[in-house]
Amino acid sequence: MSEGRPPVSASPTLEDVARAAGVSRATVSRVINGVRNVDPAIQETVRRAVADTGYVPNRAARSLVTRRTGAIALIVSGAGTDGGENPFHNQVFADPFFGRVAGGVVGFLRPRGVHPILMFAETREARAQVIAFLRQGNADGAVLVSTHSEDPLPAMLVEASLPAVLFARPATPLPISYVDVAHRTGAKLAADHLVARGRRRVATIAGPLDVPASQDRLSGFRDAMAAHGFPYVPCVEGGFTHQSGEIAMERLLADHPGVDGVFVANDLMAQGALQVLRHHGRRVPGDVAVVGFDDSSAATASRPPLTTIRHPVEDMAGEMARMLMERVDDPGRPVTSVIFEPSLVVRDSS
Amino acid sequence: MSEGRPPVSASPTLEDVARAAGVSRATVSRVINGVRNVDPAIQETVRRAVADTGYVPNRAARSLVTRRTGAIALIVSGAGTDGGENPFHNQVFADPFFGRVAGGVVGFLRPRGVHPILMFAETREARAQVIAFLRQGNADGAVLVSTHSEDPLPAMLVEASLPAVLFARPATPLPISYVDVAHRTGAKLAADHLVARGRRRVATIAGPLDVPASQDRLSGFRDAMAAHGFPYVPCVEGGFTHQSGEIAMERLLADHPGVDGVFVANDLMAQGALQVLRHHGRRVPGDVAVVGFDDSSAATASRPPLTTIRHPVEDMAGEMARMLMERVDDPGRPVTSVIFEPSLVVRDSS
DNA sequence: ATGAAAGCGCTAACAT
DNA sequence: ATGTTAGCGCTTTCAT
Repeated sequence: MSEGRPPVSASPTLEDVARAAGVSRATVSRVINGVRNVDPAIQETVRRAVADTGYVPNRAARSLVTRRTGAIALIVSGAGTDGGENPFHNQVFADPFFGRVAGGVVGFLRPRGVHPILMFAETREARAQVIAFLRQGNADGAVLVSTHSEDPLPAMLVEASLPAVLFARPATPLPISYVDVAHRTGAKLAADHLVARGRRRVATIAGPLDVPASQDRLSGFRDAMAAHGFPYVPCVEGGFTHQSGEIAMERLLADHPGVDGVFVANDLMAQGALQVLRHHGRRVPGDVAVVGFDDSSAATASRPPLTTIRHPVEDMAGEMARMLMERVDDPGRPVTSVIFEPSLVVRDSS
Repeated sequence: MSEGRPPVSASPTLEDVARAAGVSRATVSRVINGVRNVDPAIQETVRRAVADTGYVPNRAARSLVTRRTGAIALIVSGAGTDGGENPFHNQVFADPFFGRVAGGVVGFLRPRGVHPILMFAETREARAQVIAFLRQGNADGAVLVSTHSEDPLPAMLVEASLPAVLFARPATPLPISYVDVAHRTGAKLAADHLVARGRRRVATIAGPLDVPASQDRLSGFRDAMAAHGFPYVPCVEGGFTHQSGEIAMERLLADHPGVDGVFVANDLMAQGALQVLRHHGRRVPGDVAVVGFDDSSAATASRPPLTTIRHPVEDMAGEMARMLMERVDDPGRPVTSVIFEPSLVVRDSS
């Protein structure tokens, strides 16, 4: 029995691998980091030693010298309910949408060994913490998805010149990168579809008009309808919630009883609209055709299942992560935005 | 202009603070870490120096010596769709439930300066990565929420003796801590409520019977009904999805047309059941009373809004985080579990 | 192409 | 009660 053997539990260090391979720490470091100028034979030896010892780099040590953490912040910047012991008891993060974004982000990052740190920025204090966290270099950058339009965090990120990418164009123009979907194109798909289905008295339920996405969906829809010869499209503003969809549909029905087609700015509101229509004895799609937006889980849960405009959320989130890493690697890069094309998913509601 | 001034951008180190306060690094470290044996006057001086310099500890450096990271893994161990470039395009994380768990976890951790790293463990490879990540000490422990009953990750965590706490009791007994809700009590609340509402032909739609939660809800419901003098309760097994709820309700209606009350093991299925009932012309709650479970967003989105059993998900998640940190601080602690009491939320479906 | 050695910022003996 | 010092594991000049 050799007695010098270190305990198995302690994970091996570079030093251990170097000894096993009969080379120096520096050489091992080079092959691990893929730096050229290493003899292929030695590379092979080192690789075997790494495998034998089960070596894995210590992130803290590496981070200390490289000033890179291999982590990014995944920030959900929600509408804030200040105060209270536990500020998360609101449903801020209870939207399935965030899960899809998270999935897309992880899908890109994980193969690259980068990990997302989940953060919520719903209060002034929380935002300050997030900024401090990033400034300290505890994460290399941030991807951000906001739930409301007056979110001050994007501006704070720019101000602190921290690498960041947004999901969706900010309400106020800002020198910051983002991914988004072509809302106007999506709205046009809905308009074309409704017209193709023979609808002539078409209305729309818009999202909150202070958010750019809602504005674009509305104006895109109106423009497309106008191009089809319907210059006037009645509109009721909703709040993206199920209930606001119900209320809006009631209003629409009261003001325009003859309506035979509705474009609703998101699926949740469309689901509400569907219920109101049924309640009023209107058959869908027989009497009224309905088209939603997002292709969320609400679209398939609705009765009838909802024809809707599909957001490639996961792809967009993956691209957002890619753009961030690009920026982290080269902070000098110009700000860019990538716009994704939506598609029409036809189900039974139209 | 003094020329020796360091660039403002470089964040100050312990050394800088020590110099500013006229003490040694060690002393500064002591006051920052709240170690006693420091003269109050000096403490004050140091604190001021910290404030003046804007010092914040470097996590990597600290982590390197303490072997603690100040981060934990928040693992979603989902049903796996192996293969494919992007394994997250399934709806694994698109359940609002996970958002609530995340909120509860962050609510506890954030005030303590601990950050959750979001990880998915949906494939064999991903699970191996998660284990490796933890073994390397890149996180101090893990909280885990599984989406299916045969998840091998809990056993792997135990095997590697990594600090971990589960959300929900594992299907196979395992020496691991967890939080859970008293499913049987919740089911009893539903039974008592239905009986109090005068229902005499009560049935139930269960969840998948290989998961402990479903079993407990079913047996708890049956026992409670038996105590009320209803020894036989028809049951159809569902899969916790909206659609499986529809199918189950169809079956129930076909086999037991006289049913006047249904306890459904989760809200999503209950929502589906509601639609089927309406489709068959049964009034809810007039003809059939329905009680769900979870108090998820589906409960309020349903028409009529669902009477349901409320899970204190955020509190449970917070407790899960607390238990983990306790274990991280003292790995010797015995395994424990904490069971939360559910409550009945009466809405319009019963 | 490889090795020696310095040092990233911090904590924790150990010494005083 | 405070200071001195030795690393934690890694990358990266700088020699060779």
